[in-house]
Amino acid sequence: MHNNLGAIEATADACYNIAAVERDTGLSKDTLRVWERRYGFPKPLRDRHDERLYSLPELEKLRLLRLLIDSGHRPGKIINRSVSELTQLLSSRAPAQNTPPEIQVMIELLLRHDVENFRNALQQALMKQGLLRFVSETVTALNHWIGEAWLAGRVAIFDEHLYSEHVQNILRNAIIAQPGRGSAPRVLLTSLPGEKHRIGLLMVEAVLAAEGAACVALGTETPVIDIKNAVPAYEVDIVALSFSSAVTQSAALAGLSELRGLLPDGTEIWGGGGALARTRKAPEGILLLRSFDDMRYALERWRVEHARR
Amino acid sequence: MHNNLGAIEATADACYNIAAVERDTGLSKDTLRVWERRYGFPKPLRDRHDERLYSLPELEKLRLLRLLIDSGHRPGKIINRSVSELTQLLSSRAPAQNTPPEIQVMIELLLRHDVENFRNALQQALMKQGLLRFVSETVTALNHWIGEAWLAGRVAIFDEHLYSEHVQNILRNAIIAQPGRGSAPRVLLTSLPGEKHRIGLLMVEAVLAAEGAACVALGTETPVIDIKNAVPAYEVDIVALSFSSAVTQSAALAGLSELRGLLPDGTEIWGGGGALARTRKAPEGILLLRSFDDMRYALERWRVEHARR
DNA sequence: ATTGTGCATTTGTCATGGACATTATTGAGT
DNA sequence: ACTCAATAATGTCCATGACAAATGCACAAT
Repeated sequence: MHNNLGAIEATADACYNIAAVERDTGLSKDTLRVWERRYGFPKPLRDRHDERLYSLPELEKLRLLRLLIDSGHRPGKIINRSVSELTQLLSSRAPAQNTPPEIQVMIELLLRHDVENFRNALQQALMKQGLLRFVSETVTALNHWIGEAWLAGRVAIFDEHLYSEHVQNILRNAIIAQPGRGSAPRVLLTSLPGEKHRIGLLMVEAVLAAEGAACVALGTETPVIDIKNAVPAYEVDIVALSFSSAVTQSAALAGLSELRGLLPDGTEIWGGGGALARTRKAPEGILLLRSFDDMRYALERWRVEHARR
Repeated sequence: MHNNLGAIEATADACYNIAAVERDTGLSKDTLRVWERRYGFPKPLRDRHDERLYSLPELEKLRLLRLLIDSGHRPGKIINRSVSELTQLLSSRAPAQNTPPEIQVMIELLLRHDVENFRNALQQALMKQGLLRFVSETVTALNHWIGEAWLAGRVAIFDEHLYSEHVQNILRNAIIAQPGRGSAPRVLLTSLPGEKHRIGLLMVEAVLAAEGAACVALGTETPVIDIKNAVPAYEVDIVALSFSSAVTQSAALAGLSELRGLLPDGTEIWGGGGALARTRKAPEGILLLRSFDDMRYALERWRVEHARR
């Protein structure tokens, strides 16, 4: 489909079509074409129908560029540098700041691909700290470090995937193990389309479960309309949305406002996560949560307000 | 961003731009534009810069069309029918075949949005049947039913999301609870970009864990190159990929072949899932698994072949 | 009755180049 | 130092044409 299996080519590795490159780099087709037009890179070969065929080195350089752009560089400044220069740029980023030793140990294990002991270390931290502290300290710190290291190219994608899977396992396990069914308020938890990070969501669920709220977790990427429909179906009091730093602040705020317009006034909307960390003023009718403590206060407030009846 | 908050419009609901519609319907921008050109639907309003503004009814009809096309209808035949006709088409699909009573009970609970009891029913089934039978019977049947019902529009997206989350919780919990660390072979588990369904992957992981294999689970959507890099890093013997029916058979086979070309001969590649169910002949060097029993045999075979050393 | 083959039609993806929205950067004015 | 406007950069959208890939159909062969 997107490569010429069996066809003998002058350059055997020029075999990625534009759709494959979009998938593997996260750069849209439009962006790929406009870069070629403006900056002259990438300059893929063409097949007999004039369709682009990217080579493996091009694809790798594009992935490097993507990383650098995500960490703040501008395309025009770096797109025509050599791969070795780009690699150097990546590694010259500021190293991680002071990380507590327990975190350091876990990171070591992850980088050594020592799956079993990494899992054990997580589990032990959870046991030692309890769910609330585990989430608000250990997982938060790990997330932060992994995000940094990913931008700096120190961890591979698959390391990050593995990390995510294991933290999910631990958190989901801990959530199930919470005593009691959870009572008021009922909170619907999800993210909007485009936001794929599940860990933030699970962290919120863990804290809410620990505080005895009833969670309805819908996973990631629920379209706004479906959230609207889910609210009456599950009779929830609060909709909580998570936005990682992968989304822009404006996109997050627009999504929140759109949802606010669709939900009844009695339903609260809470938003939190990296994308909203620097937001000063919340849109009308939205509660911004900048920390897990914020969330616990908000929960407390809700319960006080709805106690008398 | 994608809606005109505050701006007063003749039709207040014409506020979705093409990117928002792409996200919420899964239809590509190219497809949306070409439908408009060829069939005259959708016919969005334009903003002052001639950019498309889709209305809510259009968006809803597009989602309906998407459902029908996924279940086998052709765009040209149905695109100009009315919403009520389309709804009728959906509901006139073949009803679910004979479902065992326990499954029926769970479905009832899910449709009634009775989160707690649904969870309990799953947990009880797991206890009663053990992990292997729970996966190969109950979860398989539920998946099948939910997939059907989703196509037929009998369950909402949020129901499906909730289902997925709960089954994930149960399976991940069960996997962690497996005794022992797992020994040879080491199996890397993931899916290719575009394949977002996690449950199939977790089912495989559960079965492998129950059989005592060591799993390295990377979650969904790992680019092929990253799989290639992960194989030596985690020293895996086998790469197992899952393809749900949401992917086309040809895309699945192309992905498998591409991966085969990148991995050393000593590393086995296993593929399974709905997309490959009807595939007769596996590509060279790929092992197709059509059932969980197939997988257990394959595991057995691998262990026999690698026993002497 | 089922399976295979070739042809016609349908449908989605890709290409081009221009326009402009959005986001960052720069520079001037409190 | 901070805010705000002007400027530059970057990405998204548009129209239209072309064609690859998927599907359906008619007919032959098992």
